[in-house]
Amino acid sequence: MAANPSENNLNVTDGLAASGPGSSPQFSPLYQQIKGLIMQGLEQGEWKPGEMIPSETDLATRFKVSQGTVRKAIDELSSENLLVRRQGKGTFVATHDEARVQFRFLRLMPNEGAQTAPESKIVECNRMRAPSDIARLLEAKPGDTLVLIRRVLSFAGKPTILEEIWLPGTLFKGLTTERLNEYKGPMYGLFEMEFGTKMIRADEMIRAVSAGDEAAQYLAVNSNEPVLLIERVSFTYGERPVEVRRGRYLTRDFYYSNQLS
Amino acid sequence: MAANPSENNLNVTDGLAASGPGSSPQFSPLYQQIKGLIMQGLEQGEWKPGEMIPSETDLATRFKVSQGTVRKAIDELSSENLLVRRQGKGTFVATHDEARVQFRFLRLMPNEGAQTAPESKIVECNRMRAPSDIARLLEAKPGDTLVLIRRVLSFAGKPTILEEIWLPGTLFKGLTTERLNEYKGPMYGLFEMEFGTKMIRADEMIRAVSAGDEAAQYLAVNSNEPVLLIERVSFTYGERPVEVRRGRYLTRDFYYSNQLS
DNA sequence: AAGTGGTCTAGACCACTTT
DNA sequence: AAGTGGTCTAGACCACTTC
Repeated sequence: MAANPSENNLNVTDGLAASGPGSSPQFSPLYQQIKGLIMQGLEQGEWKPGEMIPSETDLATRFKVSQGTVRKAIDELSSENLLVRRQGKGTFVATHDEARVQFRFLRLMPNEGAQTAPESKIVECNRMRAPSDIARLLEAKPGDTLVLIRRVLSFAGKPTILEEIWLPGTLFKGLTTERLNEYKGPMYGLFEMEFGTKMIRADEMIRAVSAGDEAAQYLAVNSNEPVLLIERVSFTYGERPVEVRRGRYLTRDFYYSNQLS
Repeated sequence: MAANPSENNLNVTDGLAASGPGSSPQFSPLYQQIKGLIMQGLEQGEWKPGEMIPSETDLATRFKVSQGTVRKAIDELSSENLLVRRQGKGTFVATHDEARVQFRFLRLMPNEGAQTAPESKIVECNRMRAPSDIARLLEAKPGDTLVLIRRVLSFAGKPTILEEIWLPGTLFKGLTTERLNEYKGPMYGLFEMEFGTKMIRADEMIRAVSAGDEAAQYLAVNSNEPVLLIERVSFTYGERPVEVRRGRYLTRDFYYSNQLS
């Protein structure tokens, strides 16, 4: 009844709570606002990757809306892969340390058989000034400090991908070759565990090009071998870009798998 | 009250209607069954692409469930792009003759500027016996009759894609070069309008290869030019494959765009 | 037994479109 | 004004997990 008990940092404003369904033109639907508040909690680290968020009924009383409204908010976040529901257990913050997720962000499949986890060999990990093209993609200033990682991914011992990864230097202080080599599992898992940066979406531009001299060396092919050139920009909450990747993929024994629907 | 008035062909069975929520272990949730019944109506052509399906309240009374249950069924079909909701108007069967849809199935973007509609030039349209690899993908017998279409797609006058398309001969009787040339818009629009075959999903395998002599000629490049090789299998209702496409894409001025989430 | 998400209902009201 | 989908509520019961 009283305004804003403020026993938590996710209180609904009076204007929001008091407004009935669709009362004022400038207000979005209640469940969208609830969704925004939950997303804010995720972004601010109130609930960390892998942790359980409060139950639907808890959130409903906290936000002073019905359980059905919270449910619809969680439904959308869940369909956007930010949350994962588990019947009987609770709702959890999505994490990159699950086989299901890795499959979504590494879509190279062998011509025959099932996908296996690649080995990653770090070739380089250095700090440098941002080249202007990368800076633009990361919405950074040219000259800002970036981390540049270069690595080779091998499947069953066969080097298949050479990729360069640029990260904002401010977010990834203390990232070294050793840290990268110690961590087993996908790099995005390391990013969210150790650096609190959660990748939630990415755009890719895919082209066919010749390998070129350098990739040819690392991948042990001729420099005119056709390879997939995949440029990826990854985003965290709020559509903020946090990573640029440029990879060259051999596709004699593998293919990039995509589903259209 | 009485059983099965059968004034329509989408009646709920007694077993289904009589069973309360989650009554029997072998029964799936009510809304899933409703979804199945609606899908059946779509598949059997009760409502054709572009047409409006009955309102939620109509369907609710027809199936003897609450409006909310119908709503949840339609929600899922809508998120699978089989139906399109339009507030105030109704719910419509999705069609391939919409810009939004075409974008989903032709993901080539220019390096600069916005996507434009390509011109399609049919190079060949013939009936032939199914090669064994294509037959396998189409779940047909090797030796069955297929339609083979070969065409070049050009953007702003520049030939960019050479593709081969195989279709089951039985479904596409009377498909000729003239018909293909007459029809403006995406080929999938023609398929659903004239041949009653609605494509709803596709799997793609993407590789980088050399153009080869033939593609080099049609696309006016050297035969060792790297191109994207995109092999696509398209499916209609019930996961039945209805098309195999194999395209070679030039990617000097374009890229294949993909979103990971 | 208690707590969680999952399903289903019935009714109210809103926003948009067409008549 | 009438019809459509969109939102919100309150309550019931089910299925799954844990204690």
